[in-house]
Parts: sequence; structure tokens; C-alpha cells
Amino acid sequence: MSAEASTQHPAHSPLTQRQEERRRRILHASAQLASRGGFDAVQMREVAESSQVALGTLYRYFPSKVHLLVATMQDQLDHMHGTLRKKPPTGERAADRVAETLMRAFRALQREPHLADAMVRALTFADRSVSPEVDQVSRQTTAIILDSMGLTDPTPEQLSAVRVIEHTWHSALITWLSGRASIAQVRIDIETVCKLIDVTDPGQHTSRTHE
Amino acid sequence: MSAEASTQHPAHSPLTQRQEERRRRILHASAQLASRGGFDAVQMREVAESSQVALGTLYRYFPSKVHLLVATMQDQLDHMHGTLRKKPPTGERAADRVAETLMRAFRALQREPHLADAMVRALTFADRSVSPEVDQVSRQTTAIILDSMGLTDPTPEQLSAVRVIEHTWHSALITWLSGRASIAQVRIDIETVCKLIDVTDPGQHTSRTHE
DNA sequence: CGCTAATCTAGAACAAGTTTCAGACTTGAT
DNA sequence: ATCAAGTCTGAAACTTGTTCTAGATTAGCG
Repeated sequence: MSAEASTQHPAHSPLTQRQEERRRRILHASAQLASRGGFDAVQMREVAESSQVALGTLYRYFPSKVHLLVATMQDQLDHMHGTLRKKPPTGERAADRVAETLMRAFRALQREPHLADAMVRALTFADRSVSPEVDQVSRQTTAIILDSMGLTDPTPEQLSAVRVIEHTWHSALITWLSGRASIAQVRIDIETVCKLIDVTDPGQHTSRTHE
Repeated sequence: MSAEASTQHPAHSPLTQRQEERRRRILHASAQLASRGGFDAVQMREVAESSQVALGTLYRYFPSKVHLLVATMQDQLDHMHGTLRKKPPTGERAADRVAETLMRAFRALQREPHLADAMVRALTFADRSVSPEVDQVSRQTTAIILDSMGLTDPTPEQLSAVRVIEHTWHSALITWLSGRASIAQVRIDIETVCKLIDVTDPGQHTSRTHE
């Protein structure tokens, strides 16, 4: 409950270069193994070996497998946010742009379904001990959605809609990953939930100034 | 890939009475342990011991911990559906009734937060091998929501809205269970997503014939 | 440079999910 | 009642996440 814990994590004090490199190697190995076989294929011993780090060290950097995978997700999300920024969505209405952005993200995940599996399963399986990290992922996701809406100063109603969109996004992803929903179904769900954006702000002409 | 597997599960042929009793004992032990300490407290060895069944037998009835917990959820859901039926929601509009029903279910879960944790974590962590069982839970949830709407013959749009509501329900539950959202926040999310019901069918006077 | 604290390593050990196996018990059909 | 097939039991073994330990290495500092 206290502000910051002990000297456990190297992340708390600025990392030396070698530590930064270790951290990168670990995340890379994690993503690589995840890409192969999903959540189960990310075995801590293998991650340690692949990244040329002792098992104990791996656990010093990431206190659990879930922490590691959530950190991997943060990493990938950062990457994706950058990519999405470069090609902003083109829809007229905010709802369309959000749906477009999420479907674009979804297609990216489809290219590495195993990696997606590992990350999303970790995210939803995370318990309280991972809350800060999961929250960070959530904030990042919110930022992406708000970005695509072109909003800098959302109303509480809009924030609620975004929250629900995120819920739907995660859950729809899970149903797809576990083979219980088709890609088409995911699209429908996303498009459906995006209607909420228009509901929370029906009057506003949310089309962007097409530069 | 074939229709039905080998003679693995006793569930496939009708159970004898003793088998039915064993199954009940197992589910009871599972729920009991889950109520104590959530997902982690449901340890297969303990479940086996509590229900006076050999470990191997437990695995014959439920091929994994996740299968067991999802079955536990089915069980609890059946129970809850029965309870909810007795006191139907009273709201005027369909959206209100759905929100009321879900909040009622939510309050029930709050009474056994550890049990809720075990069941929901299992549900979202389930992989493809549990798809049929998870699907069953999903159908049951859909039935509860449609019931509360008072619909017997929903349109595709309404079904989409219900899907999104379920997504939100699961995901909001997870954020609450992992301490990242307050009860108030969950209520807001549920109420927000329930607006979709009105969107998918704005004209219709969805108030029930108050008998 | 030489010291001290922190970090890293290799490897053993532990915990809980899952599998396996030999033998005892039930069940159903004849 | 008896036999065969299927089921249950108890216990050991195996897997993978996690923790622990003793010693080597590194980093920061006087």
C-alpha cells in the first residue's frame, strides 16, 4: 500500500546501460517465444536462456510471468501507437474512426495470433499485484482511442463510452483468440459498441478538419 | 476434430447415481474452496480430498482446473438464473431492466468476491479446449439478459447489443476483481453500455406489459 | 586502486497442475 | 453367479512457475 517498495526492481532507479540491454533482450525473447506458441510457450526458463540471463535475474526484472507478458504488451502497444499515429483513420464520424483504428489494430494482432494470445491472456489473468502495469496498458489504450477520435478534452460521458469500448475490445479479442468468435463477429461487435460514441454526443459534428 | 472423443468423460454416457453424487461433491468442494481464497485457493489436490475422490478421478470428471471452475460457474449461473426469474426487474425501458438485472447479479457476486474471482478468471483464461463449456456459460448469460429484456425473438441488432453488453459485463467484472475499478465505476459502465439497447431499437416502446 | 553494496549466475529446491500406473472395485451382460 | 470392461484409488512422477542460496561480478565511491 505504501508509495514505493524496496530496492527490488532495477526499474526504480535508472538502469545502467547493461541493465537496459538485459531488459530489452528479455522482452525480445518473450515476444519471440510468445509469437511461436502463445502463453504456454513463454516458459520462464526458456526466456532466461534465450535472453542470456539467469532465472533469478529474470525474476528480478519481472516478478512473474504475467508481469513479463504485460510488460511485453506495453512494449508492443507503444510500437502500435506510433504506427497508428502515422496513418490516422479517415472516417467522417468519430465512431467510424475509432472502429477503423481498432480494426486496424486487430488486423495487426491477427498477424501474430500467438503473441496476441499470450499478451491478452496475461492481461486478463493478472491479479492485483500487476494492477499498476495493467493500468498503464489501459491508459495507453485509452490514449489510442481518444487519439483516433481526435479529442483532447473528452467529456465524462465520452470517457465512459471509451471505457466500454475498451471492455468490448478486450473481451471480443478473447472470444476470438479462444476460437469462439469469428473475425467477422469481432468486427460487428466493435462497430456496434462504437455507436455509443454517437450516443454520448449526438449533436456534435465530430468530423475532423480534414487537413 | 471428430464429433465426440473417446470414452474419457463420464459425462458422455448418463451418469450413475454414485457418479452424480461424486460430481456434486466435487463442484461443492470447488465452490467452497473458491469462496475462501479465489482462484489460487482451488487446488486440485484439496478439491480431490474435500470431495473424497482420488486425484485421478477428479481429472476424469474435469480435465483441468479451468474446466472445473467453468463448470462451477455454470452451476452458479443456473442457480442465479432461477433466482433472478423469481423477481423480474421493474424498469420501464428494456435498458433499465437489463442494467438492473446485471447490477443485481453484481451484488450477488460481491457477497462472494473470492468465488467470483475464481470463476471469472477461469472463464477468461480458458483456452480452446474449454470452448464448449465457455460457450455454454455465454449462452446462459445471454438468456438471462434477453429474459430481463422480455424478448423472445430478438433482432440481429439486439443480439449484437447483448453481445457487447456481455463483453462489458465480463471485462468490467475483471477490472473490479483486480481492484482497478470501483463498484461505482462498474455501475456506470453497465449503465453506459445498456444505452446500446435503446440505440438498436429506438422507436420501439420496450416497456413490458406490467402484468 | 581497494572497499562495500548491489547485482548477477548457476543450480537446487519447492509448489501446484497434470499424467501415469498398478491394483481394487463396480457394473452390465450373459 | 461370473466374466469383461470400465471406473476408482493411492501414490509416484513429471512439468513449469517461483523461491532460495552461495559464490562470482560489477558499480559507485573514497
